[in-house]
Amino acid sequence: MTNRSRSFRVPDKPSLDGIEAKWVDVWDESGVYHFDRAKSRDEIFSIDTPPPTVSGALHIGHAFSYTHTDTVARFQRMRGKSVFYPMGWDDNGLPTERRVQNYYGVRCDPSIPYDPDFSPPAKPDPKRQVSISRRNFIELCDRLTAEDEKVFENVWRRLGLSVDWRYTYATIDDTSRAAAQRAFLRNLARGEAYMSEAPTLWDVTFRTAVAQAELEDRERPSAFHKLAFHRADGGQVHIETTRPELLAACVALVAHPDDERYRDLVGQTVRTPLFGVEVPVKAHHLADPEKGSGIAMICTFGDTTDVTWWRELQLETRAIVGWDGRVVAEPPAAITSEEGRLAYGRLAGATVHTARERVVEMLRESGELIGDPTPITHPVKFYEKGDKPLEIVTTRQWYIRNGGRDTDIREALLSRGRELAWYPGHMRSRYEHWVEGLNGDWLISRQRFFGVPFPVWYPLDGEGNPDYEAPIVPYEAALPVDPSSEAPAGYTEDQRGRPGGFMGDPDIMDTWATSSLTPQIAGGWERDNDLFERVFPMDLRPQGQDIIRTWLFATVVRSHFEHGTVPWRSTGISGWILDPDRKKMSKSKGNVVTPLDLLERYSSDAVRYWAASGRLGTDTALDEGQMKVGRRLSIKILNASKFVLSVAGEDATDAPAAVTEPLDRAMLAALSEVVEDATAAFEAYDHTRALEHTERFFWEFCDDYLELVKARAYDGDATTGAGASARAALLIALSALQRLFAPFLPFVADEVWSWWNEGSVHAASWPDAAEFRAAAQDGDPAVLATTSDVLRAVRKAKSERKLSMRAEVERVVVRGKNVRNAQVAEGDLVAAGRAAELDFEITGDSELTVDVVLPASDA
RNA sequence: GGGCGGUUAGCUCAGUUGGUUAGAGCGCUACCUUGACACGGUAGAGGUCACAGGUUCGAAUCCUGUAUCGCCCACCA
Repeated sequence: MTNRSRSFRVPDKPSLDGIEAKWVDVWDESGVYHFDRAKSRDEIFSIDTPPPTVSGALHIGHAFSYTHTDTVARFQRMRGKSVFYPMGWDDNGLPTERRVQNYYGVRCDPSIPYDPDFSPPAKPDPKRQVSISRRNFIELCDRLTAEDEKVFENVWRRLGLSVDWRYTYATIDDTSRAAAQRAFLRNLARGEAYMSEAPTLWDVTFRTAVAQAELEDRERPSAFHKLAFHRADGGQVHIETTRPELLAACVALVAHPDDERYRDLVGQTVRTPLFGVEVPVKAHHLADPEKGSGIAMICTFGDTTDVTWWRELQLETRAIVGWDGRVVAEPPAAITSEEGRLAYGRLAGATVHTARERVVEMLRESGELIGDPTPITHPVKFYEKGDKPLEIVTTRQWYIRNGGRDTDIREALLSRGRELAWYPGHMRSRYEHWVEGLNGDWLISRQRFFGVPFPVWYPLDGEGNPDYEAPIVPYEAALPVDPSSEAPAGYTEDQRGRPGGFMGDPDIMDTWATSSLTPQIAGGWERDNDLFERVFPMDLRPQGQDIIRTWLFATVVRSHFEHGTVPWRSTGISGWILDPDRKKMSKSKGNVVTPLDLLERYSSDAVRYWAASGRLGTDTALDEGQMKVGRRLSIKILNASKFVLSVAGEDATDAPAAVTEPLDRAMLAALSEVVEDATAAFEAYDHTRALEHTERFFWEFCDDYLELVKARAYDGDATTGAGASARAALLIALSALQRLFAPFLPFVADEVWSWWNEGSVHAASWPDAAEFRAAAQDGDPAVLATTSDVLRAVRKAKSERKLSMRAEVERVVVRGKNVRNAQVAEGDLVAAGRAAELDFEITGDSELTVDVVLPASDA
């Protein structure tokens, strides 16, 4: 209650117009959101901000979840914490590559040399993309993402995020690349990262491997084809398949060991149709007697079950689908017959789709297709960003262990998940189910261009073949490195690709391999260890529920290996934004509303109000009605503040008057309860509850308390007495309310705060319930509640008679038990209700009843 | 097939460990230009808390089952 200026600047007509531009600049200049790194760990609240993908426009969903985090940041700051609230940009990976291709009309061809004078076509032609070198391509990626980041930052500022903009990073910048490479090299040195040649889920459009976490199922039409295999005894055995085009890749048939029908056949061989290849018949428990004919063909590789069978039954490899999704030219060696090789020749070079048609045609001709194919619909695995079904191709890839193959690592990671505090709590089960369901390690290499390269070279032997078993790695001090343009220590660039020389690893890391290190990147790991020790492990990881299996899990994995700890204490999971029809918003449906438009129409605080009314983990509909409510609330705060300051402002001295009146004390007692509740709610990451309770109190404060004390506050003695009590209470409450709203409505809160205080409300201290309890003395909230009830009854009577609220009342009679016992503020009620007379009748009834006698109407 | 979450007024949602007549806002209706606020205010109508059982003096709240919606996972021949 000190340092108040008496020269108030309360505008005549307060307004929200231009409020964002004004305060964004003020905050930027004052540095009110600056992180104070001199503070010790326990005085710091650190946030592992999600770096949004910089591949176009921000989505209203971003505004939603980032607002949640911002309310927490502001609360913690007001509680006295130094808040580490950085911002990152996720700019590597496929979304950026795709955007650059379309935006500039180019495509990357790594075989083309760098052209330092290249400039992109003036008018991009999507059908004729210009081929450019990898380095030129990456330059364009850098250029475009830099522009996008500026746009993003402006929206964030306008939304009022209290980020410290001195702490930003991009997942492709030198710092991030160095961190990603360093972490990888340490994983490699400890045996947590390894290279393996294995069947890999492969996207034929992007021509890259994809990880289990990036898969999704889509329903696709298909058909069962019944094929005749030939038994040694001249008989046939029929199998059903949805992938007849893989017949040439068939390496075995498989039936369940208990299946009587095929028991004799197991251990024998059969010949494939068309190609005449002899394949064994095997037994395996995964073969389902209920499916198809109960016996299946195993191909290398039609689906992940094939991979399991191939591995567990130790079958041959007979791959026919190449990296481009087409049937490879050379037939498998096992196809020896002339007819078989001829049939294969008709498939070589064809897409999977065409190959299927041709195989079916040939099977029809040969009579080995039994009946017509039966159409079905079944789920097929897709890369979540891809358009064609995944194939399984054997390739050499880098992996990081994640418990998918080691039970001890799995247990350790499950235990890390239990160390974390989850908000809401049930989100933990998503983490646990994902970890428990892993069926392989984390594939981190991608055959793409814009990303963090693997910091690894391979020596070439005398014939120019790489020795993958003896990778050459750089010193950490040299990071980041680009092995495709830099030579390893001890070699010169002219030895690249030569026998006895070296080759760089051509791949880049999956984007999650970098973003799984955001706490380390933002926190200055191995770059600014003083900072890192002050912020890590971080307090909060806010994020979406859809990326628990990717971002959250991967971050836990990296932190577990590198630091032996969880990366944060808590994680807050935001829900989806649904459009008003309760469907998930998506760009493809064209129902995305841009945040800027809404910020302009309703004000930033109004949009934040809508966002803050959505709880963590709960899907929330985009509701412009809520934004209207937020706008109305903001305007109400302007006007109520104006009123309080104009009526009570002159009493705002260093020595405020004592609050003596029961009604005033009652209001302050109720306020202390609200403060207590809002504080507890914020501490439990329940920002919605904090807002609801503050808001409810504020409306009652305006509707009832302000009306009741208005007359008393206007009149009364200047420095003592009932009037001074009202004015002191009004100022105390106003100060508290402005601070309670500050995390939610930062613009309007600082606006009204600035009318009568020095400094920003966002640097002010969070209200302390004890302070208000002390001011309230023995105040009983029931006095305010009861008096308000009577006032409401008076209003109701006037409203029913269709009278103005100014209408005079002849007499009000309040009946009930103990009604006189200081439960009703008599004088205030008479003034606010314009009652000539107020009487009490004590009855045995615990229920309160009110009679309002109005003048007889003229009519 | 397994799991997680939801189902409360026309709409969007609260309802804190079970405790009187279930709350708010929007929308709707009526009224009021009252000296903070017409970018207002006051009041009103509107709900068998998805359904069926059960526990209990008492259930929107706890238990069982069903329906339904959303999401996730699964070895999808």
